[in-house]
Amino acid sequence: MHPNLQHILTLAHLLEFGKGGACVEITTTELGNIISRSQQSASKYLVELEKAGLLERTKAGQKFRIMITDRGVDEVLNLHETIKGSIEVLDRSGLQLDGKVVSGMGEGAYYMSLEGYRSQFNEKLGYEPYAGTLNLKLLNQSSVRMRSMMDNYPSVFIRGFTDSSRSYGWVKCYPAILNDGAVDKAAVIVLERTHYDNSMLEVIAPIGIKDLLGIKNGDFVKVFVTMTPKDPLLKTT
Amino acid sequence: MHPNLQHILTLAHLLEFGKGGACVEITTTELGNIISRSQQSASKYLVELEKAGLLERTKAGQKFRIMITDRGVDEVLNLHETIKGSIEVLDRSGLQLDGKVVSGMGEGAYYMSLEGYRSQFNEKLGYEPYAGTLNLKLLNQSSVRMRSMMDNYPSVFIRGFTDSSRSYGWVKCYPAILNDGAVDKAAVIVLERTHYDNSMLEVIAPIGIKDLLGIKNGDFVKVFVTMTPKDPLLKTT
DNA sequence: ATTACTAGCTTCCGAGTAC
DNA sequence: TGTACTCGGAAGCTAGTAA
Repeated sequence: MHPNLQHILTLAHLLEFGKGGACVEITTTELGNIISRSQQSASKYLVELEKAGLLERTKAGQKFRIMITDRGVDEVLNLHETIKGSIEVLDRSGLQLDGKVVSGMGEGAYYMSLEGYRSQFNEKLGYEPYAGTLNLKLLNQSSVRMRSMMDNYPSVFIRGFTDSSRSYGWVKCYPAILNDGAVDKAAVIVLERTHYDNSMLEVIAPIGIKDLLGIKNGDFVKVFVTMTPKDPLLKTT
Repeated sequence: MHPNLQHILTLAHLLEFGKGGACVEITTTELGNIISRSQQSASKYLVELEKAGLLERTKAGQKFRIMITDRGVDEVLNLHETIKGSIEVLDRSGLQLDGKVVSGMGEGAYYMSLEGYRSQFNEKLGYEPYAGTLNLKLLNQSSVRMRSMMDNYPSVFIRGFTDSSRSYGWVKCYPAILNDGAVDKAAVIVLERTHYDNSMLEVIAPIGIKDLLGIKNGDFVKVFVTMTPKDPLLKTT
């Protein structure tokens, strides 16, 4: 009995269901729902996984108490590594996002000019952002996907601060170039307290981007995030 | 025709094979080898994936040129997220490693005492390591797994330096507690230039760990890495 | 050399049902 | 309530082979 992909994915769901604890209590009906199979199939999976030594079961009343073995966890981690490997290849080519210029520069621009942020920008990015951010609406789902992946990328971290009246959240900066280098010292910023969704991008630079590129609302901009998650030097406290 | 897990995994392998580029050139025989199926099955997979809109093919001589669509990449990323979700649950409960004390404290101890490192330890960890590291041999494959996962964890980064005679590599420190808190200010260290394999662990602490715990070679030690990858504050430059 | 169809065997899936 | 067996139909896999 050789476990196949579905078996390993079932194992992964069991791990998740058990919140990583030592053992899981779940009925075959529940499991069937989770993996989108019948109760009967779920039952069969459990029997087969047990035979393969990837989990152990002990009767607990009518139910079973399931313990995933080390080998079981290994199988899940292996599968994860395989898929991760294929995705990291996307990382290495860098994140590229296509967007359309939209208005809405009021808010970001104001925040970026606050002294509590400006000194940190100077120190960590080497420049002060121009008083006005570039707001982009991402154009395709590939870009939105890249945007999501950015969360796991290394960033230049700008701490939040508190003044007499209120507190301000952190800002993560992802150094980037625009339009193949036409602007080479820009950064995508992600605010702790933002109201935008993942299909929007906010970009800063030391100069006025719109003027420099000669663009206006509705024009296309190509953003290329330059830091990759491969460099261990970027992770420190 | 609904693609199943094997289809998505095939897609992942195609991504990897194509090194993330826009298109892949691969024969069905090659693909069959990669996914451990026959040439015929590989061919069928490609036909089905195309029908499902997850890739497109154009004839290039006898071969095909394969382009994975956005939806195709999405499917791979989705699968990745699912599995990631199930193992992040392991993360949240923290990394726990079981090891056995072995000798071999010479090298690490010497390096850790160098001024170029010591000042950074003081600044970033808040203590100077005791002159002697604890070397552990990991006891089970689960621990070795955890050891590998550590690479993706946030760490306290100690820069390398150069003195008159040679240069010294960086050190990554992963704060940890030993034996359920018997030692609560320790750190697993990973050296840029190490000769150990992944089944070994090197631990520092402000005091002599062996004396404090009253342990000797061959005794068991439980290591619990306390930082989790969830905290965005840890990623800065 | 390729891709991909067909035939036949194997495995998977779920309804029914025993316990 | 539970788990898990049988069994018929569906889907998957490969060898042979056409193109």
